[in-house]
Amino acid sequence: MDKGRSRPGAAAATGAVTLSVVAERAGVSLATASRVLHGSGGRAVGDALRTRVFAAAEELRYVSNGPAQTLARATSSVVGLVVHDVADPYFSAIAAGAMRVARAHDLMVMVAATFRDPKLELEYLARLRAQRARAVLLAGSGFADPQFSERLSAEIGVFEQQGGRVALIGDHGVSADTVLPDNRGGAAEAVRHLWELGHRRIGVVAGPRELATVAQRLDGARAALRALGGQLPDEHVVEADFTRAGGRAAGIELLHRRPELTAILALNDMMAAGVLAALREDLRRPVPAEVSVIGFDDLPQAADLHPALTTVRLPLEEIGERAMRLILEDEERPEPDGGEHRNGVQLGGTPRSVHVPAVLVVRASTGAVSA
Amino acid sequence: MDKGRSRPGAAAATGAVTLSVVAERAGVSLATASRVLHGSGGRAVGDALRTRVFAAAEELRYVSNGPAQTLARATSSVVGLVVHDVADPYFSAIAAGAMRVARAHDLMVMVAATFRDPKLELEYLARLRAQRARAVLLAGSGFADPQFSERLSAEIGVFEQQGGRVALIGDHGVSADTVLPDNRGGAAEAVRHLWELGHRRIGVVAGPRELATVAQRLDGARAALRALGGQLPDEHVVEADFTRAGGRAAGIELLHRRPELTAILALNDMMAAGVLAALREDLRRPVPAEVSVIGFDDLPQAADLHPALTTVRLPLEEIGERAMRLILEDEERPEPDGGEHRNGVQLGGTPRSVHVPAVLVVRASTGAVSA
DNA sequence: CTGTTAGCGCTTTCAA
DNA sequence: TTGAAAGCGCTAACAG
Repeated sequence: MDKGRSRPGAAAATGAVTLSVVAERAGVSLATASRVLHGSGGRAVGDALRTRVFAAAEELRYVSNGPAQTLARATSSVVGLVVHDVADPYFSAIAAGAMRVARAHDLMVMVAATFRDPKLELEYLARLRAQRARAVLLAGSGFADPQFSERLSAEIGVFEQQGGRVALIGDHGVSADTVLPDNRGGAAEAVRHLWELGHRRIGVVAGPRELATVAQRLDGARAALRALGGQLPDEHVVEADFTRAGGRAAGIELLHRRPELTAILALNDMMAAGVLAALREDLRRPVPAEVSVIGFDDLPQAADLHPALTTVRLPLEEIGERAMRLILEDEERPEPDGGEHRNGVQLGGTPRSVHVPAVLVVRASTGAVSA
Repeated sequence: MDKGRSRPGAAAATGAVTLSVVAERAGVSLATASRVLHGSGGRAVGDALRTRVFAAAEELRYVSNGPAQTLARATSSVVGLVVHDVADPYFSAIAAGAMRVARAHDLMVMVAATFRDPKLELEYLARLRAQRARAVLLAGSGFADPQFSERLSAEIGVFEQQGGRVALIGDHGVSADTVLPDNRGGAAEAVRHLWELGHRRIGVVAGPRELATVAQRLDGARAALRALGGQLPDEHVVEADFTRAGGRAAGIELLHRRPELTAILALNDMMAAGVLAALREDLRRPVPAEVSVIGFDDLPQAADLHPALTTVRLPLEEIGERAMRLILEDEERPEPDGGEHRNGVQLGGTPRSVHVPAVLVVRASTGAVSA
């Protein structure tokens, strides 16, 4: 147990201030130091020693070695958050909500961006498992690919078996705790709004159909239109990147192909911004006088678009919060009495799902059909 | 060394797949398994064993225990990123750039949001140190508070002493590697642009002056105006939150107080969006016919504002990238021969700084003064 | 209430 | 090449 004779391992003797240095300085045992500094209960340890330990720790600017703690405790204080792209306002809003909750639980957050690459999603999940993240939140939209879903399922399975919790936002085609934004219902509402304004020839500017979010919104729009007695032929749908640029290109193409359309539903606000730009700068068609535009998400900037965007609001920050709470708190979990146990971890409890409604926000980009 | 008899510590016997399980399955020693799976050089270990180890690892879905690895190696594969607010596009753009670089280095990123609370900045820095982050990037603007700077300096000092690298974005009043956006020069350019358009009565909508970014931009504007023969009296400056709402309120107040102003410089695009909203919805003054508005940052949404915002562009993603490269790569470091060493860590090498120019982007929100 | 001690899972000498 | 074994810094029985 003598110091200064280290060989294997790494740093040491270098002056790293470890718990035992603190203990020594305070004249107490390692265990005592550990108890006062990280003692879970707060119980035990007399005042005299406690004070000395705190003092020593303070002087030495001691901070515990997180990895060592994680190793010893077999539980970490970090959670993972996997998104498609942090610079995308949709995800950064979700991230903000999720991080707020993590902060309330005193947890650090590891953020990973997949740039919509399913492979990376799997890879990051594994790395988060390697880091012993206590929980991970998959915020990206799922991919409509059964083979991928299966691998995701497997990866989630081993993560949970290892004691980690997983929550998803949106349908990923796997069974786990999920927060489900009402994509279908929201799109249906958007369509109904247009219909009531007299629009009958409606086009849709969509993102890649592999994204579950896109598929659901498209589905909701189509179903609603049909229920209303209208229809959404395939030529009325143009698919492009789920971005502003994609929206602009798709908007141009759509109106080029079907100039008679009187309204366009963009499947997210970024695309809607692109459609508005196309209408204004490329096509020179007044909105909403000649064509109405409606978006989805209600990003903060939607109200600043010109004209102010009518859209379907999703409470993004709240969605992030709910999802994080799902894995960090157990309030919403049904009684776990029936669940099987294995390795001390409850498995197979019915996955919970939280439904989040979407609400229509009418602004200035939609109007009654004129011609 | 016999298994299945654990007592202290934690998980084990539970079926956790550890390196030694893999080794056993492959019929090799722990050391060998470690070498093939994480061997730095790639050297050593015969083909036969190597293959068996890989196979075993695959079957067992083994992933190494990151914390254990970090503990043993005394170096981690995570970097920290401290921002004010992930939902703020300014920071999410920086974060995107930084994360791209981290990804290229195969590092995970821990993101912390301080919500502009200096205390939290210090706290997170300590926690990142506790997590043994290999480097941390402080992306928040500095605070003009010498006492805080001193504490920050100290915290950064111990972090570096521990072997970590630190980089800052913007002036934090401490000596460390820094990426410096040209706030002063950018603001000066903005003012010159307005001046050339004939504006002489210019107002400024500012964020909190404690933020170094705000102070610098304000400074640059004032200096430029003076150099031009004009001036910026205190009553022409209104301070508010560095947000859209703050901009809206400040815009209203400013024009209420000085209706004769013909141009407003908002110290960031979010505030500019608020000013435009105020002008359009509250004050009903046409832009740029009656008053010109210019922003700062050139967020992606600036072009979609109405009218399209003239602003000063900062290459945010690039800034994030440069900063991360500063701490992850050593390309830009001057020859380190003169630096003092301590604990094997180079200390006191002249901090590097990277200057990033700001460029004026003229769009539709500024015009020649009319009256 | 406090100290001893056996690990947590992995890396890295040192010897073979 | 390969293996044995000594830690890395901390936690948590277990005894006192």
